[in-house]
Amino acid sequence: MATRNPRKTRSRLLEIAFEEIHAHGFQGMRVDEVLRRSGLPKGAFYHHFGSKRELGYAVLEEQIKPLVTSIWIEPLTAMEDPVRELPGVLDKLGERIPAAMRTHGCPLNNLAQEMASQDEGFRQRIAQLIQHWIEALQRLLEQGQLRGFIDEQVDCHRAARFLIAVFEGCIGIFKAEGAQDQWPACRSQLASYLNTLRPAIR
Amino acid sequence: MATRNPRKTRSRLLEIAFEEIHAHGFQGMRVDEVLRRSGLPKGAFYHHFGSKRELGYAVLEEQIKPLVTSIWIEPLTAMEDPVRELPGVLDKLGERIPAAMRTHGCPLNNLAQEMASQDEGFRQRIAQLIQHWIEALQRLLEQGQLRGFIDEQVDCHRAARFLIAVFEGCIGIFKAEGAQDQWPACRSQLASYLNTLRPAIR
DNA sequence: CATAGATCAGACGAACTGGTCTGTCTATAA
DNA sequence: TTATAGACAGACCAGTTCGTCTGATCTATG
Repeated sequence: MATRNPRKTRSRLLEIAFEEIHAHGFQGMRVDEVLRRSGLPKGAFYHHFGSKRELGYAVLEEQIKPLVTSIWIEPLTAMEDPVRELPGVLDKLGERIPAAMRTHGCPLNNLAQEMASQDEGFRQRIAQLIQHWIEALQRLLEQGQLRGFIDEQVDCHRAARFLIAVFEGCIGIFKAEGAQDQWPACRSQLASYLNTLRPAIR
Repeated sequence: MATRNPRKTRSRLLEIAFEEIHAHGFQGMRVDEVLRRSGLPKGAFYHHFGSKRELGYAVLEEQIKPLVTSIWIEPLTAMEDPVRELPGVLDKLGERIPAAMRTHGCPLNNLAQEMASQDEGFRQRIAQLIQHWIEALQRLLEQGQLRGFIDEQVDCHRAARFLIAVFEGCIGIFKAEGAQDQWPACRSQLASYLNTLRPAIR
C-alpha cells in the first residue's frame, strides 16, 4: 500500500461510491461494500465523510455534476443551428456512452427519482443541477434565435426544459424495456419537435 | 376486529404496501412498517406473500397495473382527434390527480427506474406494462390516422412510445424541481409535437 | 359434529447496517 | 528533534430487517 494520500483516498471513495449508487441507488448502496471494494477500513471513511448522506451529497456535487457537464452540457454548446445539429450530436453521444450508463440509465435521473421526495438536501442539489442544465440549453437555443434558426416567439426556457424531459424520459424507457438501442426510434420524433422551433413563414 | 377475511387481509396489505413503495421506493419500503400500519402480525404477511419481492411483484400487477390502466389508458381511448384533444385531456387528468402522485411522481416510473436494472422479474413485468400502455396509445393514433387526423406516414408505435417518454420525463422533472404545477410549460411544447403528426399538405 | 386445511398471531433469530470509539501512524513546522 | 494535527485502522455496538417457527383459531366440507 502506498503512503498516505488523503486526496486520493477521498476521491477513490467517491468514485466507488458513485458506481455503487449508480448500480443500486443511494438507499441500496452499502457503506461496507464501498469499504470492501476500496480496501479501506471504516475509520478512513468516517474521517472523510460525516455520514452516508454526506457522501451522497459529495457524489452528486463532485462526480455527477462534472459528468453531466462533460456529457450533456459541453458537447451541446458548440452548435450553430441546434435544430439541425442536435439529433446528430445525440447520435454521437449515444455511441460513446459507457456500458454502465446503458444498463443503469442516467445517474442524475436515477438519483432524482429516488431521492427528490425523500430528502430535501438531495432535492435541492438535484434541482440546482437541472436548472444549470436547462439554462445551458436555453442559451444555446437563444443563440440559434439570434442567428435566425429559431422563431422569435419560442420560449427558450420552456423548450430547453422540455428537451431535457424528453432526454430523461427516453433514457428511462430504454432502461425499463431493457432495449440496447431504441434511440433511433425516438430520434425522428425529437427531430420533428425541433422543427417546430423553426421560424414561422410570415 | 372483524372475523377472518383472507381476501380483505391480502388486499389491505397490498394497498398499504403500494403506498409505502410509492413513498420510499421498493428497497426503502419496510415490511415491518406495512405490518405496523395494517395492524397485522408477521404470520399473516408471510402467509399471503412468500417474500418481500413477491409482494413487490403483486403490488405491480394488482395495484399499479390497474392504476395505470384507469389513469393513463382508459381516459385516452375515447378521443376522436388525439392531436387536438390530448393536451386538454392531460389538463383534466392533472387536475384531479391525488397529492401523493404530485410529490412522489409516477409509481410505475419510480419502480422502473429503481428496479429495472436490479431485478429481472421487476424489469420484465414493468416492460410488459409499458408495452401494454404503448400499444393502447398506438391504437388511438392509428384510429386518428384512419379518420384522417394524422398523416399516413407516421409510425404510430414510435410516436406512442415517444409520447410516454415525454409524459414520464415531464413528471420526473416536476418532481425533481419540487414544482407544484409546471405542466402548462410542457403542455405547449407537447402540442407543438402533436401538430407534427398532422397530414402533410401534398 | 369432527376434522383438515387455511388463516392468523407473534416471539424469535441471524445477518446486516450505519455509525462510534480508542488508538496508531505519518508528515511537517517549530 | 519533537510537538501536533491530520489521516487512517479496525474492533465494537445498537438498532434494524427480512424471514422462520410454533401454535392458536377459524371455516369449509363430509
